[in-house]
Amino acid sequence: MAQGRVTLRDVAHHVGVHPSTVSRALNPETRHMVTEEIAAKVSEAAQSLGYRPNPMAYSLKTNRSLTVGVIIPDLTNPLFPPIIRGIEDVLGMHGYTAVIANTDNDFDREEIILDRMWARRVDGLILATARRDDPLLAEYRAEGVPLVLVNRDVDDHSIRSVINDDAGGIHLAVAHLAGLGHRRIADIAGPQALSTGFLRHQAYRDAMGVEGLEIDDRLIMFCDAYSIECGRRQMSDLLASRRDFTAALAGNDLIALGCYDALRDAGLSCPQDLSIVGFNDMPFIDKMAPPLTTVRIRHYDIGAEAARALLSEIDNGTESSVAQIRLPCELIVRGSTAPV
Amino acid sequence: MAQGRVTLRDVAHHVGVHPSTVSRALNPETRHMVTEEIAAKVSEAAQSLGYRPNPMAYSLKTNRSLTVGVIIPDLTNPLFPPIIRGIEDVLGMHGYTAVIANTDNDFDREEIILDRMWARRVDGLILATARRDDPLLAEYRAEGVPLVLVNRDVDDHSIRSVINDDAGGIHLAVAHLAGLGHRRIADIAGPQALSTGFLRHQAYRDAMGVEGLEIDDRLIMFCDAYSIECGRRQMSDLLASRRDFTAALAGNDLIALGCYDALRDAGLSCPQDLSIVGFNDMPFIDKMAPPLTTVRIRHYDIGAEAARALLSEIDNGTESSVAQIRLPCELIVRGSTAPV
DNA sequence: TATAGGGGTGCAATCGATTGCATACAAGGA
DNA sequence: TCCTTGTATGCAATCGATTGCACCCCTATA
Repeated sequence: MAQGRVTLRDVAHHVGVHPSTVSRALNPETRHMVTEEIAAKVSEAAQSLGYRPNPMAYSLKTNRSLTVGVIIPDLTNPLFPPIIRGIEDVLGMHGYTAVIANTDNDFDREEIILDRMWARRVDGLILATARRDDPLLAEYRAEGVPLVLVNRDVDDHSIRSVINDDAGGIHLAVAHLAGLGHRRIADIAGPQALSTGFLRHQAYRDAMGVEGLEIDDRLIMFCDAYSIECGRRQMSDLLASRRDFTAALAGNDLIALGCYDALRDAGLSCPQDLSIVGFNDMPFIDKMAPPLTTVRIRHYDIGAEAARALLSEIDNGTESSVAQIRLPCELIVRGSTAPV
Repeated sequence: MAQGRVTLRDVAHHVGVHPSTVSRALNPETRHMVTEEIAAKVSEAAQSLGYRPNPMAYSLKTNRSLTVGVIIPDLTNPLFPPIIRGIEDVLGMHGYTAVIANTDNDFDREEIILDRMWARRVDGLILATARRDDPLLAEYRAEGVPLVLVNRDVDDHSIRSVINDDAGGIHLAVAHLAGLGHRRIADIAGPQALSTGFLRHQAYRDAMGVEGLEIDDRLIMFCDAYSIECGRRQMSDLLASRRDFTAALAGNDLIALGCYDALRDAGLSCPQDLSIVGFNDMPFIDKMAPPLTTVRIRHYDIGAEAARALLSEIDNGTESSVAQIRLPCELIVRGSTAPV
């Protein structure tokens, strides 16, 4: 491990050349400037002395921290760890490190965190917290900060993003329910200020039309957070209204779990009394009672793609083609849906 | 946000003093060296210009990166996110940042990661991956690297650690089962190379004695990883052996989930045919079928305590009293245990 | 009034790397 | 043989902060 703080100068002394020569020999980009023989000697000495470049010195000089900020709502939401692993793996392969921060869905906190990240001189940011209209991000974007959104998008697509095919996923879900004979399908939608909540809800309306099913606005409930509590409350309210419906689409898996709770509270059971479909296929959701039918997203891949997109923005500048990468979803049928 | 790269010199120019004076005025430790009047002017100028100290320059000069490495087996294991939040919150309050890495329980990978972390000049390390006997850590320890273990410990207690009262938790669990009338209790133990696996298993033996129950070695199975698959395999083997038992202690919640699977495979059900107790009370485990009776640990607190311990080691040097902090556990009774 | 003491600032070196420019040396052409 | 061309290396400035030391000036004391 050699904690010994060996510097370029030490290596240079050891080989008998100037530090700058060592620097050049060790950098693949400039290695050709140096005699093959010396380069070899330098490499060997660096190796044997256990030389490790000082990242601070490097960063100070080059103005690149090789660090990326990753901002998410909450790490304890099982949706995010796989995304983060995707991000970290790709970043790591390119010598970058991720620094993670949680906003707990608090805008003020988010502003502070963004500020702190930028003060830390991160080379770019990956955000999973974007709202559909996010002036704060627009500001950063305007400053030319490399920025990539993951899982969510902004309405004007002004920022590069890697998202799921939310609409496609919802169409699969509605088609599945329709195929089981459900005609009155409720939507316990997610927050409409977030692209995921909005797009999925719109897709619900579309898909109902496609399947030739009637949309009853009284079967549409909006959660103001992606949480079990919100799902439970909205579903409870809906049940209390005694509307007639046999299936429900939940804004995501947590909301679906809230629906489970509400059903249990009401003495009903899933899928006998109500079929429920979630979204995300978060880890362990297949172990719940009943195992949730849900739309699987590629957690790891959207993270990995986001990291790749960010790296390309860091390398090629923020001017490069603003693009949205959309990954396909897949319907995973489990025990929470049944024929009507 | 002011991305403008304002430096100390800029502030100095603006106020009309020397950069070193600005440095002193802005540092609370040295602020008294400066006239109150100038200090005020400097603060104001720094504020209005949007000055943000360059952390690389600071680190390069002071040799402190204000960065801490956190090494865990796998972020997607729900046990860790709450621990990490505890770590990050405490570190953040003290101006430190956590850098997280996953080993996937691969020793070689762990060695590489440790090496890379150290090359990154982290000021200290928090590890959740320690084995009972870990020569690698001993090396780091010997080099004087500030090091704190979280959740796990090493046998010789040579490294500061923050762990749960594993033994206490197991005693609660066994007493609970005994209270329900169970006399033949199996132990699907975790890896014995880890302190958690070892201590819990030893505690199982102790507790059985305390409760006056006979220990049947044929009811003891060892998993070589804390995973659903291992739990499933060991429980399947145990069931296949047709031994007589009415309850099982699982090494942790994941192993317990594996036991669920094995039971289902065998056409048996929990808790009717077998009571199961887990360990950790990981997030969402209360939503499983059946909700798992388990030992709750203070995820967030052990993380927070570990961070505090590390900070104190960083500040006061690694020589300070080597201590083990042990946090109490609590038994959470749910639906996976029933009277015999 | 001279001098010691001390508080407030400025100066300059330093942390460890990168990099434009200068230089030295070798080879090749006239 | 001399000059050009080019290549390999050294020199020194630089990134932005911190900090020991020197200095100056003001006040208190003899």
